[in-house]
Amino acid sequence: MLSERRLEVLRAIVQDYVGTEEPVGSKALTERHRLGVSPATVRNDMAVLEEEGFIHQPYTSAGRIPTDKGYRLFVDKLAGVKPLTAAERRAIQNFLDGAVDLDDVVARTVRLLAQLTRQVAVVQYPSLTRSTVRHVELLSLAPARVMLVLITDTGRVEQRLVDCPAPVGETVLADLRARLNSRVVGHRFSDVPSLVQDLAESFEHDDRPTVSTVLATLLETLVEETEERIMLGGTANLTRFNHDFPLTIRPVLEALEEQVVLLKLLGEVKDSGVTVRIGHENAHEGLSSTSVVAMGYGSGDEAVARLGVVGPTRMDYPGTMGAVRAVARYVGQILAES
Amino acid sequence: MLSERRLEVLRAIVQDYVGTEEPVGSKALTERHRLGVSPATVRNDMAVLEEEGFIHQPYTSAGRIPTDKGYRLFVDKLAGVKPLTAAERRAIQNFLDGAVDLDDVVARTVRLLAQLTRQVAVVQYPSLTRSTVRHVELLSLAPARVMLVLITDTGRVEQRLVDCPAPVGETVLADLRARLNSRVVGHRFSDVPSLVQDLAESFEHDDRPTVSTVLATLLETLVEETEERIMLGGTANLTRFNHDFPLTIRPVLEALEEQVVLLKLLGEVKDSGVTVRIGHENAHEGLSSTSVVAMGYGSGDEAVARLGVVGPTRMDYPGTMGAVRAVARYVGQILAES
DNA sequence: TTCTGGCACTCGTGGCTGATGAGTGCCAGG
DNA sequence: CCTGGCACTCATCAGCCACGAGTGCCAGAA
Repeated sequence: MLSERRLEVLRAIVQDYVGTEEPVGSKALTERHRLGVSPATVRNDMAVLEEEGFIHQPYTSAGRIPTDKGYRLFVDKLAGVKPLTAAERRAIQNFLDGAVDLDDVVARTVRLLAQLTRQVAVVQYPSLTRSTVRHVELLSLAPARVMLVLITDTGRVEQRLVDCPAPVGETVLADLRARLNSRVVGHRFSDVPSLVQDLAESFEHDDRPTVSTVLATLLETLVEETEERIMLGGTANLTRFNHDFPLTIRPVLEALEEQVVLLKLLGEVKDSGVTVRIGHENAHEGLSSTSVVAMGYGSGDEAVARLGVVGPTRMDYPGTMGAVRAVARYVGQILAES
Repeated sequence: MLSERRLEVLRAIVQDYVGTEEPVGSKALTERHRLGVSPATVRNDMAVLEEEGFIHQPYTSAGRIPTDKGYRLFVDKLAGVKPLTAAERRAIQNFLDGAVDLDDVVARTVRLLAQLTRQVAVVQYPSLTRSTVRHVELLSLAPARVMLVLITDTGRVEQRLVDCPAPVGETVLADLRARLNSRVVGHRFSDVPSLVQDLAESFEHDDRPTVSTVLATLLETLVEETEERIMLGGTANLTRFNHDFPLTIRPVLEALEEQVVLLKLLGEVKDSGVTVRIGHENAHEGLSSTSVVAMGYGSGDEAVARLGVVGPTRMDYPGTMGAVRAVARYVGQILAES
C-alpha cells in the first residue's frame, strides 16, 4: 500500500505534468508543491511509484510522467470533480436554452462541450430504444404508395416510403392510422412489436397484405433508427496536442470518423455519474493515447443517450469531468422541458 | 505570351511537384520528361515563368514550386479532367445504390468522395429553396398544441411544434390541413408565402389567430430550413499532408467546422461543370493553402446542392476533378430516381 | 536568335562534436 | 526514515563543416 505522501507525490506529478506537458523531476516538484520533504526523499518515493507502475521514465535520468495506471489512481482516489463556476453554469444554460429543436440541442451541446473543455466533444442523439411513440402518421402519396411518419417523445421525426401490394383506400388508411395510434402512442419502441402483432387480422381480408406491409415498415423503422447517431465537434482542438503526439493524431481522427467506434466507446459508459476511460482502457487502439470522459444524460432518471469528450490522457480530469457532468445535467433538463 | 515549351515546362513542374512533394529542379525535369532541351534551357524558361509569377523559389538556388497562379494556369489550360475507370464508375454506382434515404445518400456520398480522392469531402444537403412541397401534415398533440410536419419532394421531413393562442378543434385542423395542402403541394418553397397569404381570412373569426400562428410557423420553417446543412468526411486525410503544412492544419480544421465557411465556399461554385478554387482564391484565410474542387448536383438540370473536396493546393487536379464530376453525376441520378 | 555546356556561387541539409544542465541512483550520516 | 552530497547519464542545443542540388550567367555553337 502506498503511503499518504507517495500519493501526494503522484498527485503533484499528475498536476504538474498536465500543466507543463513536460516530464517532471524531483527538484521541480519540491519547489512547486509544499511536500515538506527534500528532493532526495521525493526521488525515493518516485522510485517506488515507478516500480508499482504508476509513473514512467521516458529515458534514463529524465523526469517522470504518469502512466495510464497512474492517471487511473489519480482519477479514482486523488481527484474530485471540479464544479463549474456560477458564471459558467449560467452561460451553459443560456446557450442551451436558445435551441429550437432536437437537432439544435445536440448541435449546441457539441459546440458547448468542445468550447468548455477545449477538446473533442461527442454527443449521441437521444436513443430511440427507450423513447416512446408520440404519433404515427400515414399519408397517401399515390394509390399504392404511403408515407409513414413516426414522431417520438424526444421530438424526433422519421419517415419512410411504403410501396403497398395493392391500392389503399383513404378510409382504410384512416382506420389503420386511428387503430395504430390508439395502440402504440405513449408506449416504448421495444413494446410496439407485440402491441401491433395481431392488428392486421382485424381488417378486411383484402386489406391485410397492405396493412402488414405498413406494419412491417414501421417495425423496420423502429429497429433501424435504434442504431444511434453521433455528433462530433471541436476536432480542431486535437491540433493543440500535435507536438505531444504528432503521429498519433491520424489514427485518432480516423477513429473519430467511425460512428461504430464512437458508439462502442460511449456504450461502455456507466448509467450514472461520470465515467473515465484512460488510454489503453479504450479497446480501440487508435485511441490508446487518449482518454474519454463521458456521462449519460436523459430527460428523467434514465439515461437516453451519452455525451462526452475525447482528449489526450494528459488532460485536466477534474475540470473536464466537471464540465461533462454539468452539461449532461443541463441537457437532461432541456429535454425534460420540451 | 508564353511559348508552347514554357507551358510544357510548367506542366512538368506541376506534375512532378504533385508527385514528389519536393521543389523540382531543372535537371530532374529534363530527366523525367522528354522536353527535348537541355537543363540550361529549362532554367531560362523557369526564370521567365518565375518572373511572370507562375512558379516560385522557396530559397535561393532551390528547386521551383508552382504558385497559386501557376496551378490556375495548369488547371485552366494544361490539364483536362481525368475520367474514372469503368471499374471505379461501377463501384460508385453500387455504393450509392445501396442508400435507403436522403440522409443515407448524403452520408454515403461523403464517404465515397473522401475515399476516392483521399481528401476531405464536403457534401451539401439538397437545398430546400428549389424544392417543392409534397405534403404538410398537422397533428393535434394537446388542445392548444399542434405539430407541423413538412415533407419535401427530395424526401426531407421537417417538424415544428406550434403553441396556439387558443384550443384548436379537430375539424378546424382538418379543414386547414386540406386547404393548405391543396394550395401548396407541388409548389416551390419560394412561392408558398404568396400562396397562403390570404388563407386565414377564409376561416371563422375565432380561428384566425390560430391559423395565422400555424401559417407563420410554416413560413418560418421554410426560411430556416433554407439555411443549408453540410456533411463532412475524411478529415483524417488532412494528416497525410501535415509534413507539408504542419502549422496550417489547425486553421483548416477550424474552418471546416464552421458550416458558414463551408457554405460560403460551396456558394461560389458555378452552376455547371467542375469549379476549382485555388489557395488564396478562397476568401477564408485559414484555407489559403488549400484548394477546393466542387460541383453542383441535382435531380434534373438544375443544381439543388453542391459537393466537393478540400485538399492542399498541391493536389492531383485532373484526378480529383474527375472523381468529383463522376460522383456529382451519379448522386444526381440517384436523386432523380427516388 | 536560340540553345547548350561549363563554371562559379548560393544555401539548405545532415552528420558530427562538445558544452550544458536537468535529473537520477546511491550512500553515509543525522 | 529523511537528508545532503556526489558521480553519472543523457537529451538538447549551438556551432561547425562537408556535401550536393540547384542556380545564374556567359561564351560559343547551331
